[in-house]
Amino acid sequence: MLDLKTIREHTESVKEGIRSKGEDPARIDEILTLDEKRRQLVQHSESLKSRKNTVSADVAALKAKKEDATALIEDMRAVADEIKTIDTELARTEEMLRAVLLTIPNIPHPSVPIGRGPAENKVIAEWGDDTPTDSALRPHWELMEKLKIIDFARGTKITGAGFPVYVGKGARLERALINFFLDEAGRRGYTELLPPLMVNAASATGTGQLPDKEDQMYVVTRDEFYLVPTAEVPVTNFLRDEIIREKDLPVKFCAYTPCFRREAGSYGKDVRGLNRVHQFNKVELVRLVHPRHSYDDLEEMRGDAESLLRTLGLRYRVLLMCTGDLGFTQAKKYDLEVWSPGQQKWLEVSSISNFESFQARRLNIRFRPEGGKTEMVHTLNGSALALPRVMAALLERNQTPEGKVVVPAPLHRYTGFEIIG
RNA sequence: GGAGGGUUCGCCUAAUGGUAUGGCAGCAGUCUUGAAAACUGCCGUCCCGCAAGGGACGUGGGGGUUCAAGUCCCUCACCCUCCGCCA
Repeated sequence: MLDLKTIREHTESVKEGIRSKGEDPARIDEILTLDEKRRQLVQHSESLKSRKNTVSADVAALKAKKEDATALIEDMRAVADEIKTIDTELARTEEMLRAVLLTIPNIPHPSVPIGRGPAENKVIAEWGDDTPTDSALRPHWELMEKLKIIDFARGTKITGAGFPVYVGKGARLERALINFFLDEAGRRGYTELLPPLMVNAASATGTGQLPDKEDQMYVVTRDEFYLVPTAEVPVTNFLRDEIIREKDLPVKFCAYTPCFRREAGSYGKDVRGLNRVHQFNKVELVRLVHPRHSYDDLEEMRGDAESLLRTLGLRYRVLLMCTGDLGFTQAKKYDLEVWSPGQQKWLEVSSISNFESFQARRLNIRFRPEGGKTEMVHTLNGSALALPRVMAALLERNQTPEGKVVVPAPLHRYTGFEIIG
């Protein structure tokens, strides 16, 4: 949610930002009209209330002296009615205003390249090298089937397509990666949370999944809960409606959760093996920071995620996403893509974003500067990392000609074995 | 799922339907070589304003009765106790 004051005072640049995301800025005018109306109603209502409060105090004083107050009370009856009418109109106006505001996307940071889609994202860094081309290089789905470490067929039987079962050393390797990622985040100062896997509507609205991304989440209708599509939702909501002391900033959280995604509308595209599944594991980083240096934090978080890929020895590249490829809530975003040698293509394993105050305003998370007025924090998050595609790349890159898989050395203490097969 | 009790500032606590009290903690200051103590001020949120200041809201959420609601009524959420069920 954007700041009304900003919309009011910098209307043109806000519109420009929305246009650069490929959306229609017309609703901004609608907001300005509603806001104007709202402010008039507030002013009118508050002045009547002020009068009412004064007179009510007079009534109390008269009654205390056992004197007659019926004339005042008669007057106030009409005023009370008028206030009720205005407040009803005000509530309606504010509701409409909020409804429109919730559909306005965040505006991009000036450093974000203008563009319409994936083709205009910029590759800004690459690390590692390709494995030697080998005609026998198998994609991960062949390896996992041969080694019996990930079972899609039985997952489909138990639940449905896209719900893999990790088996034996596969399960152990998955758990090793989770623990490795969490330990690294802990070393870098992130406090670990193990949050609920279902959230209520208020939480999903706070981080921007509702109202318009509802069809991407699994819904428990009976209790009105949503299965988390990412740990970002419960973790960022941890401090919802709270005011943080400035000296407690920055707040840094990491969390492992399974993530549940319906992936509606993506059937048939890149869904082979672990490329796209409905339930997967992920370790997420979240920061709540002082607005002054949130872009430094963004770079730091990118470093946090990159170091994991380096330690695992996986080839990857960093993309700076263009305006058209930014999500609804994001002001600036990097994607990390790992190289899949068995498929000969790049796979997204991390997305690191700065939301500035956009989420904080929805979530009402503020801090109090030394001796000043409360201010919205900036929120950031980043995957470090999403596991399935890391698993895919890791299996493919470390396979032997016989179809075994060598476990990277940094994981040995977590797996307890060095080779699969 | 059933019955009962509860929710007031970060914590504790007061308020015959008459406009939210006091303490602790915290922050700033006075005093002090320093600290403690003592004392003074600040100490829920928001809006308008450069400021001085002014105003509104605020007793778990929402609604109602009333000139006026922490207080009365309805409703929802959460917490506690007991019963039932249960890993």
